[in-house]
Amino acid sequence: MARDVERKPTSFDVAKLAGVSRSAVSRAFTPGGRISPQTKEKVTRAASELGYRVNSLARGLQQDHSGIVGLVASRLDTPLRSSQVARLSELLIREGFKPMLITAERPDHVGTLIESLLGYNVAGMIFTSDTPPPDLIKDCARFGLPVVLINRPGNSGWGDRVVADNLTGGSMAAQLLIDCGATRLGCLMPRRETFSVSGRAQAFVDYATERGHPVEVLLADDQGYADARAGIAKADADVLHRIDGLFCSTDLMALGALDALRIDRGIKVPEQMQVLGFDNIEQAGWGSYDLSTISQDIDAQAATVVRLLIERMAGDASSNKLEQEPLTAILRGTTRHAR
Amino acid sequence: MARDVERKPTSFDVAKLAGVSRSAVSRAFTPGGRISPQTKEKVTRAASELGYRVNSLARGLQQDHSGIVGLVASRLDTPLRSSQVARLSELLIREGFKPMLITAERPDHVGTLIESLLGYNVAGMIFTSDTPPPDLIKDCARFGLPVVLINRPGNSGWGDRVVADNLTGGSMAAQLLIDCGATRLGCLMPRRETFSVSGRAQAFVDYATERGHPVEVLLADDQGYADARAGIAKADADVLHRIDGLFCSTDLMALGALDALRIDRGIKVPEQMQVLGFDNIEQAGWGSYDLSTISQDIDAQAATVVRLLIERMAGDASSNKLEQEPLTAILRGTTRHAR
DNA sequence: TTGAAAGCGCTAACAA
DNA sequence: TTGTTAGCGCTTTCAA
Repeated sequence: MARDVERKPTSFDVAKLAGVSRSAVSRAFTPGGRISPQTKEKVTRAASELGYRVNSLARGLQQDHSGIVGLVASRLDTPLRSSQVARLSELLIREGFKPMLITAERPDHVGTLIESLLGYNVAGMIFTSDTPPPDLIKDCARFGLPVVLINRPGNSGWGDRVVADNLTGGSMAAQLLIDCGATRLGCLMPRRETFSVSGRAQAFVDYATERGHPVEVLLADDQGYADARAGIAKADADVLHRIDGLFCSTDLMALGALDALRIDRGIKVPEQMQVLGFDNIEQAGWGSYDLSTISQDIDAQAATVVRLLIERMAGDASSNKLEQEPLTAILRGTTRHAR
Repeated sequence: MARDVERKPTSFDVAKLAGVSRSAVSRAFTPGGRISPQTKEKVTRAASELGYRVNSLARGLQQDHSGIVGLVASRLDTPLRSSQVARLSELLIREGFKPMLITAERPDHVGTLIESLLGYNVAGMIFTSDTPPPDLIKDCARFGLPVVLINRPGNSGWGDRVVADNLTGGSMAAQLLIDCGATRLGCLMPRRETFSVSGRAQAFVDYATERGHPVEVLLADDQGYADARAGIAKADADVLHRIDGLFCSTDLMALGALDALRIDRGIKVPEQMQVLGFDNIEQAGWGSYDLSTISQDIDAQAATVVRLLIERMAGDASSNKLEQEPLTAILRGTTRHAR
């Protein structure tokens, strides 16, 4: 096969073919550009004949943004994260932006990576998981670059935040288990603290304790299915048998806990122990789990994020915003609620 | 909060502060640039003092590519797809590229979307799910733009392909079920044909039929968990009871089928029916499913994709390549293999 | 509404 | 090794 490479046609080529100036070409491709229908028609025809496309790099160099939005996410292969990124990406694209994806597994490199986004004149940045390094945030602030943080703490000093209402969520979870007749509560959480996960777990513990239900805290090494399963599989038997209502700080952990309880420990759910998760990932609804959970509305979350971004790009200069997304309880088969 | 916006420092600013020329600045930021350690030091110091970063837009305008790689994927919130994208993104970034993510749910828009990538002088494109529109492929070919297709048919005329060895995979699946003692086979596949899914299902049917095991084909409305579950839940009882070994063309479908069999139809797996999936998504290994499956090595796949891309960018002008990725059988609890 | 000209920030070819 | 110069392809004043 021949791999002859043609030069990409430029606005100059189009202008020549259409018999107009390069400015005319530019205007033809600028929404709302002041150009007569006839010239626009000529340009469009010439352009499609040559296979011309506006060079977004050159355009972005000229204007102040390139239409690219940085999307920073770790653990993309996790159910919750992947649906967040999927929704965000769809919405961004629908609004005419192009998401540039930075998946950052090793925190050491992250800084440099994210920094490189600035070189693309991004229109804004979205952080779903990692907290941006302080230096970077400082730079974003310097250049007035819109930043939206999802489920992150608000100590960066710059950037709007969209967070699940973890305080309410944790309390909801506790009240729910109590309403379902659980009296001796447990809470499974990862050893390493994380804004949202620790927040809701703490709220759960506080709320339950206040209501006279002390909480046994169970720790897992990390937030994955396997971590949670191992955590429960190795948990002290006495502690486990003391609990009749277990809140897991994410669905993924709840699923691991469920399998550990049923398979590894022979504990019947919900008969001997009720289990409640958080997030409402797709797998929570699968038949073998049928997990009761507190649902985050990912669609709504994504919509809020993109709206904030657009408002900022439109020049909204008010101080950092905080949007709390509402939560809903989804009662399924791992709790003994009155149906 | 003050939202004063500074101008971004340019190489000019850095040059002035460092007392050198703009080319020196450029060279200082070009790997392998011919520059003395002293000047580089001066430049670096000045740059970090000003918070300078190379403008990739301008750089990309000058050189022939922007370092951006287009990554086209649909159904990103699906386990297999999300891990593919996660690995690809990681590898691309490690190689110094920036993935631009196009998630295309509605095929009508896709063309325009993907086209817009060309405007960013992308260094290459990766298609994980959708087949690129023919016009677009033609343009990629015209400009010599590297394209890699994952699990796509090879009828586009341009682009290297990385595919699971579906033919072998389907045969492996059939042989495996037969080896495990299944005699009356079934195959669950989506109604709508897809390159990989239909390919392996067809291979399964062909192989089994040749060996004297006719196959009952069961159809689901689509490839999701729910589609598969509904498909089995509504399947004809006679047909279902005639089958003792069921191959599902993806793990996601297999999990839906498993839940339907056990929960909706009261059929014991693997006692009454053995079940085998394909892909080895994370959930297949979860305790409640413990699904036997044929594994695609996603890491290896991603590595191959990126390698091909890099070879092409380095000027490899050989004709379209086809890389078959090997498959491994993972025997878990849904088959009655000799342990 | 149109075209000419300047310039976005950078790199690369050339000359010193 | 360094600086000078000429673009990369586009948008955007500014005049006409």
